[in-house]
Amino acid sequence: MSGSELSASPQPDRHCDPCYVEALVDCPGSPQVLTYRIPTGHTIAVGDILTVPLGRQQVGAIALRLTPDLPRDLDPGQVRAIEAVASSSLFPPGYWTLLQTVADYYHSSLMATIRVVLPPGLLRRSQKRVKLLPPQNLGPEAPLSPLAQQILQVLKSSKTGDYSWTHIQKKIKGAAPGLRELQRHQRVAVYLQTQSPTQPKTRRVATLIHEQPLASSLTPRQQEVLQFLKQRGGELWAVDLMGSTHASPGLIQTLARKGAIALSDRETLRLESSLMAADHPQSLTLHQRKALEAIQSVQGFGTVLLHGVTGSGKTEVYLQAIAPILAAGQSALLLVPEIGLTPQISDRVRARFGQRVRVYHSALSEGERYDTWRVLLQSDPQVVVGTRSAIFAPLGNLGLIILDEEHDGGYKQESPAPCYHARTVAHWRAQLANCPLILGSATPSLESWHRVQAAAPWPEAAQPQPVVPQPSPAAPAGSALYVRLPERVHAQPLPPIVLVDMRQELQRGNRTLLSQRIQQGLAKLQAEQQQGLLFINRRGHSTFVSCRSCGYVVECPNCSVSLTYHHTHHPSTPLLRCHYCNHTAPQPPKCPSCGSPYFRYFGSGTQRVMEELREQFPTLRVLRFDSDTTRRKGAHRELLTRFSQGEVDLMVGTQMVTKGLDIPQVQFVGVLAADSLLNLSDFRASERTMQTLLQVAGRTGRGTQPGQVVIQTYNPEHPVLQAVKDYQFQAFTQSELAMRQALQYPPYGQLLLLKLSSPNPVLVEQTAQEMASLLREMLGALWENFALLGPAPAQVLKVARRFRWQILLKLPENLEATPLSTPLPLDYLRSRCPREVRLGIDVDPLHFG
DNA sequence: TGCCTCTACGGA
DNA sequence: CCGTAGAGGCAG
Repeated sequence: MSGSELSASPQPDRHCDPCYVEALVDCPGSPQVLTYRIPTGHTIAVGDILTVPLGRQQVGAIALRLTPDLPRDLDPGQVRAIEAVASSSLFPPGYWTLLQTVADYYHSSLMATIRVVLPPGLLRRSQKRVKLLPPQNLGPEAPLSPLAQQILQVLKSSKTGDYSWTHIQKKIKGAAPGLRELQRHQRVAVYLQTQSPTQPKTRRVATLIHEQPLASSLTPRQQEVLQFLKQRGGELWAVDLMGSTHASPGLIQTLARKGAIALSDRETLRLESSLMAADHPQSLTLHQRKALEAIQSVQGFGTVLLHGVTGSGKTEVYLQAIAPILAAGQSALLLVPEIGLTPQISDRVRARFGQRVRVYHSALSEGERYDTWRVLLQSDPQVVVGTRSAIFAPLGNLGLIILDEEHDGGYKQESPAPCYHARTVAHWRAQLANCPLILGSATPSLESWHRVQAAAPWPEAAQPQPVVPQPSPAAPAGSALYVRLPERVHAQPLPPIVLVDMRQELQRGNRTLLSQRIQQGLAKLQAEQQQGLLFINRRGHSTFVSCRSCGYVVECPNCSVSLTYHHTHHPSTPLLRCHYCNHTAPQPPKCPSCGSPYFRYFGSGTQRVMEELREQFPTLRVLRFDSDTTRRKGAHRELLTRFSQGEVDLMVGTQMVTKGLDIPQVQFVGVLAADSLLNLSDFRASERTMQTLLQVAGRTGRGTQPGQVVIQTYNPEHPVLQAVKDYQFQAFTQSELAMRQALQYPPYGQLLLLKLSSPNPVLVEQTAQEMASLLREMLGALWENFALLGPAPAQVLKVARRFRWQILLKLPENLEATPLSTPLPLDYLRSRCPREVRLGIDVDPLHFG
């Protein structure tokens, strides 16, 4: 299927209205496009979300093409009528081309792509449900089998006596005959429930019509309510009117009946919003001005890599780049890698652009996402701030795309398929919209670095020179520019970085988690009323718990990893938690293997650090900032506000604290274990360590004082740490690129990861071997020097009771973001895959676990 | 994916 | 003989 088949404009009418619709059906089975009859009187447009019958269920579908006649080979008797139109006109023109490109490149189906992109809850399928019937008094009740009684028990346990059939089947194995029996005895009813898709939300409005309706007189109380309505401008939400006047719903109804007011339903939008004090464009530094000029020199599609050190004022450049786009009647997209960063940035964008700013990310509720989606479809210029999924925001008139922190792994979707990278999609989207794409970062990814290097090569053997184009002439379409912001906004120096050798610390007899250097730093914080950050790469308390006498380690029953020790609200009941499947179990009081009550706690996480801090610095006000403490909706914002308002001295956190925090009072940053970043068996470990450490270092020294960074390590000689210490980003990048080139790793070659998983450990391995040999044969004919690595068990073999194997393909050319994707015989491979084995593919994978 | 049908097997 | 479990096929 090609993108052109999905043209968004309806087919030209012949003499009759189209009677049939070809619809993309939401079922993972094979024939995805099926033909349905349109009942007379219904109007359907291409792109509408439909509910259609499939087998004996109702499923979601999308109208692809309207046609007046059936294909020859289809018997009209076979064709069923669509059930309902769930939602219409949800896609801007030209959007399908983008979706098709994503589906093709990531070897995913169009339907899977739509499912990832669309606000959830629109493609509902029907559900088989079982409902308890009231007992009938027709003589003695027939005796029931134990199985049937078991089902009754389950049904009776719910207030409504109503459960989905899948739920019952999960609770009771082999429940089917029991259900049949209950149906025979008329004890239960089985029915199909079509869940209504997400709908616009409406509220009742009361509108004043006649103050003194002629036909009937009003009671004093009724007049009172009418007067209130009049004072408030003659129109109020019915709820508010009742609330303010203490009027009953009946009174309101009477007023409506007498013709004094009209009641109507009006749509309300569930949109996240906040009121911000307006701010104004700041004056730019020389470098910022040059960057802005470079961006504005791009005519049509072109990329700009904005390489600005932390605190160099990239955001201000973004905002000033967006302003003229809005003024020209176009919309802009501003992406950040993590949900935690959206409140900060959206506040700032709102302060500048007011109500034209929309927030879009997956943590919004279904209703909020649905409403935001529909607002974005309107053509007035808007700014969308969001995480990776916002790259699919249905803006019709896009004038600019910005990816902040473009190097960040948060832009890559890990599951479900398609495993897209928002940066890659952004390239296509900018091309289709013919607009500039800005990639901003203090530590650009090697991919983006390489791209601009290839486009504008540096003189050989020279340090890379910033390529700042003159404001005129305009940069040619499709160009890739590199712009640097080498200085912080007020020309503050970057904070000095100190490496602390933890081996020496041990020799000196310091066995705590905190080196002397960090302890001094914290003491100074307290003395001088400043703020600090501590970064540790792991949440929880300890990495694993081991028995002191026999060495037994508590492992997750579902995954092949040890459980992590967590404290709970009740100090007496600590928990063990699996960081892969979230399985939790209480910490056993005695070793399950030898009965010894003594355990040793290895490794350390945020909780453990908190504990040590409480012991060593009892008066220091500390806040934990990790995915455990920020799970609640709005918790991010709340914790950050507390920190920035100075209610807390020190924030202890995971990766989350490394990104985007812009708080001038932060004077101290400590990294507890740099080694946990370095020692990952992944060819990108060095790159990521560099990025993380420079990012976290950049959180300090943003005010008037330079700040201080202390990094603890057992390996201070490591070249990455040495490069970090001296801010040698470019030198590091050049040597890292050379290494990648030698090994044909990205950005020089392309990687594809085939992931197989199954509850059956033998079958996955077998299948993996089979796939590998098939692939060797088939790809050998296509490429001279492709490499097939594996099959190998995944780093963590078992996750959530599934055993995982993988095959890594290394292709010699780098085709990243090239819409012509790798010819992989994926359909064939899938057809050779047993049902029990799941086959997934990750194009341009970032993680290999 | 979910659901229905077919078939092979084991117990009464 | 029946009833059950497991595998395979199919949906307009």
